[in-house]
Amino acid sequence: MPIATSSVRRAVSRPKPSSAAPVKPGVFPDAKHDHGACVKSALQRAEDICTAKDVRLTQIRRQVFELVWQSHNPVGAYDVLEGLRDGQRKAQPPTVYRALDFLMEHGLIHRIESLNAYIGCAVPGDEHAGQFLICRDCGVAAELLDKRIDDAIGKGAKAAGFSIERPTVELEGTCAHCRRIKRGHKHRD
Amino acid sequence: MPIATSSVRRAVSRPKPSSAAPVKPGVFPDAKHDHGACVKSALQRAEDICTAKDVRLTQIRRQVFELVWQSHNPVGAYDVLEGLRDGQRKAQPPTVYRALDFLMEHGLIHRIESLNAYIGCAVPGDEHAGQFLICRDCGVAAELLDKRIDDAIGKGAKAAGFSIERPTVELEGTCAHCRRIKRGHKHRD
DNA sequence: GGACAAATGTTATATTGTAACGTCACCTGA
DNA sequence: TCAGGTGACGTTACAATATAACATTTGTCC
Ligand SMILES: [Zn+2]
Ligand SMILES: [Zn+2]
Ligand SMILES: [Zn+2]
Ligand SMILES: [Zn+2]
Repeated sequence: MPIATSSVRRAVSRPKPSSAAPVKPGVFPDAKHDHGACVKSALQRAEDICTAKDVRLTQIRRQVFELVWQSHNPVGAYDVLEGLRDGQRKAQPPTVYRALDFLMEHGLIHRIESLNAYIGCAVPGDEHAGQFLICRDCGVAAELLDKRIDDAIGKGAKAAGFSIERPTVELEGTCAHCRRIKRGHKHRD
Repeated sequence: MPIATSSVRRAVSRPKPSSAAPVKPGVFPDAKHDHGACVKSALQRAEDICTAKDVRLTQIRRQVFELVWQSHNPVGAYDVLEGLRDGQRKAQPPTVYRALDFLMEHGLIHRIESLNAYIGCAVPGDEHAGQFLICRDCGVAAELLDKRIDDAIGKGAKAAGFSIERPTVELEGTCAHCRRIKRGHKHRD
């Protein structure tokens, strides 16, 4: 069999060196974006960050990281556990929770409190607590870094004499894509 | 035998202003405020609202409501369950969760996602999702209704084409009172 | 290699939340 | 008056999420 895959142009070659930023904050990922590129880029950044901080992205931690990044939907700890078990290991809950704790501690993933679930950080390496837009139809979550929101929250807290240390902003609703679909069903496009 | 035992239903009257408002949104309750007044006023408003909406604030629901209002700290469902059991009953989890669901559905309490806990609403009777300031030292939570925050969040979501249906804003940190105490310990007042 | 700490394994259990079905009281309409 | 429906609650069992405690392995430094 010829190696040539006829109509595929350059598709077999590497999808551009990691510099491409496939996931941007504040943007809902397109339904058919190159998610492999998301994962690859996220992994590269995670490795860089761990190297810079001189902490170890071990095999398990990397696997958990990849499982969290398996989609743009927040994923539960026990789903991650399932994923780990699909491999050779027979992991237990503490294994997963320890890896998740490590990844959160170093800003590589976030926890979505309203879902008891975890999602890859779109902007790792910088101390922040994003705001999350979570679509109740497709389940996708997009991370915002909106200065206006941070400012407004900061002012509100200050007025009450309150000092914020860990903000949680999770906005459940519907993304533009899912609303288009629903409208389509109602009046035929 | 009387057929109608003074039905609670069908009593459509307007929610009375019920005056005294011991808990205000945006304010951390003082350490030694008259909390009995908080509870009394909250209960009165709850009753007015249920009457106006023609739904029943049954014995159990009222008890759960009072247990949630036992302090200004969010309280877990199983703590409420304990409280119910201290009485005569031997309640089970579904009893508590049903009551909590009812109270949330009618805007009388809120759920704090980041704590898996529940707290009385400071401004019931009007559709809203407050913002919560939660002190990690004393555990007290204060509800804000900050229009600037709502606006900023609305704009951020709109820019992403996202339609918010259920916002969650929970700000963990330290209240002014607890910070004063801590400063006092450091440099002797 | 020996000492030490970090990472992981392992077992058991805690905490939070639901499904499913039964009972009972009350209302409604024939 | 009573059949049938509905809403609230009781009861049992279980699902889903998370952690405590201790044993063992792995990596690192000297
Ligand atoms: Zn992607
Ligand atoms: Zn982030
Ligand atoms: Zn009070
Ligand atoms: Zn409220």
